[in-house]
Amino acid sequence: MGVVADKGGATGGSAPRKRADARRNQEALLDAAAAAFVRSGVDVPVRDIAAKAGVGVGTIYRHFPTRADLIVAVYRHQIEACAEAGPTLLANSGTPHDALARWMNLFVDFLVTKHGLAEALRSDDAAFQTLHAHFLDRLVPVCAHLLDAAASAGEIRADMDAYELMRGVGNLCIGADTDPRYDARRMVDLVVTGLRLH
Amino acid sequence: MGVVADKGGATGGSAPRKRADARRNQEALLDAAAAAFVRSGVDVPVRDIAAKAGVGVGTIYRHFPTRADLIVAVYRHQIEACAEAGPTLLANSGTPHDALARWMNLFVDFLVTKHGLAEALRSDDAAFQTLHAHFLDRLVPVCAHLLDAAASAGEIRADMDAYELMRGVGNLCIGADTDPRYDARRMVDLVVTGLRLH
DNA sequence: CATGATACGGAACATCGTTCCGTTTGCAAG
DNA sequence: CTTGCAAACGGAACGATGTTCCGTATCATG
Repeated sequence: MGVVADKGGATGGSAPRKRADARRNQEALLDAAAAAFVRSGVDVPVRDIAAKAGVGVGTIYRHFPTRADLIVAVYRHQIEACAEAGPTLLANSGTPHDALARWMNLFVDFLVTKHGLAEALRSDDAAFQTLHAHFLDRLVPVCAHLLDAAASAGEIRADMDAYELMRGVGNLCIGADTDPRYDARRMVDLVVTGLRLH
Repeated sequence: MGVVADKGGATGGSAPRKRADARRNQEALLDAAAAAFVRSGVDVPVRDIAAKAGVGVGTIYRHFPTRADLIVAVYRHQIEACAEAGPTLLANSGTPHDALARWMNLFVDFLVTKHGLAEALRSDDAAFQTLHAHFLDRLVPVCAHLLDAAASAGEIRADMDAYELMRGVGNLCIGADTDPRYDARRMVDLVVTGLRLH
């Protein structure tokens, strides 16, 4: 017999289940934010999101204390997908270096299709520490794994730090969606090529 | 006999010489801005600069209609020095590729020692178009020259666009002064290495 | 249904860029 | 030196945006 309406949930009782209207508003906010991000980038004014979701600005801050929390919530699924693609590519590619190059392409595509996300990622604004941290926690280990595999295969130098590489690639993606003369993919390819041993 | 107080100057008479207080204030503003940029980065509030220079905010906007104009004025000398270093390095280095690598180091050092300058450079804010344009006008040709020399020597691939390279390197410098785990020079080296023919 | 906790909304505050205009000041002609 | 005026000044005022706060409305429970 399943517990039909357990107040605490199954994971330890520390979350006393929110009120129905609270969940509804959170849902509406995520939808509105996702739409607004596509339309106007992740820097879209808080008021716009609130209006689109039909709530007050206070409600946004209650559910998502910082803008970063909102961004993380909106893109969590896609970040997850990118992380999971790492091992898959490693198994299905000809060489580890090839897998690394493909995975970088995925990562770059994710970043450049979200206006301003790369900027926000590297902002030194304290409010974005959460966003930065989440990206790193989830993706740096995947990148490190790919680097290790390629290094073990003798394809690339062994002294490349995964964090530094991710950070650099993230930087290369900044503004890539607004300048037709600039292609972040080419620059990232250059970096990945530069890793090779000669 | 020299013209002691020529109103128009020697360059065609189009500049009717400013008033003394105007020149004094412009000087004070440049000094105050330079100091403020070092202390708080190029995003320092306009009011702070005005206060430090002992003038009103209106005076800043009269002398420098956009923030970019002020930044350009403050850093003009250093930009010029960087541009002139290109041919010098080419003449004094072992190989053109070596000259390119050294020049990139100069450029990176210039950018990372100015907090936030790299960000400002690539901002899509219309007010920074001037800054962007000045950098490009002055430095892209130098970079192109170095690339040509290295390509002609058969050291690097010939299809690298100077603008795209500068843009990418500029991006790599963003935030390099605030993160001890990230070294823009290493990433730029990787890019320059990636240019080599194998 | 009564009641207390929870969540809501938006006014209010703070910060910053930018504009505008009444006032001051340098400069040169008389 | 005096005077007139164009140039320059300063800072109040405005608009946009992030953030906080609290009186009010709503939900869930006994």
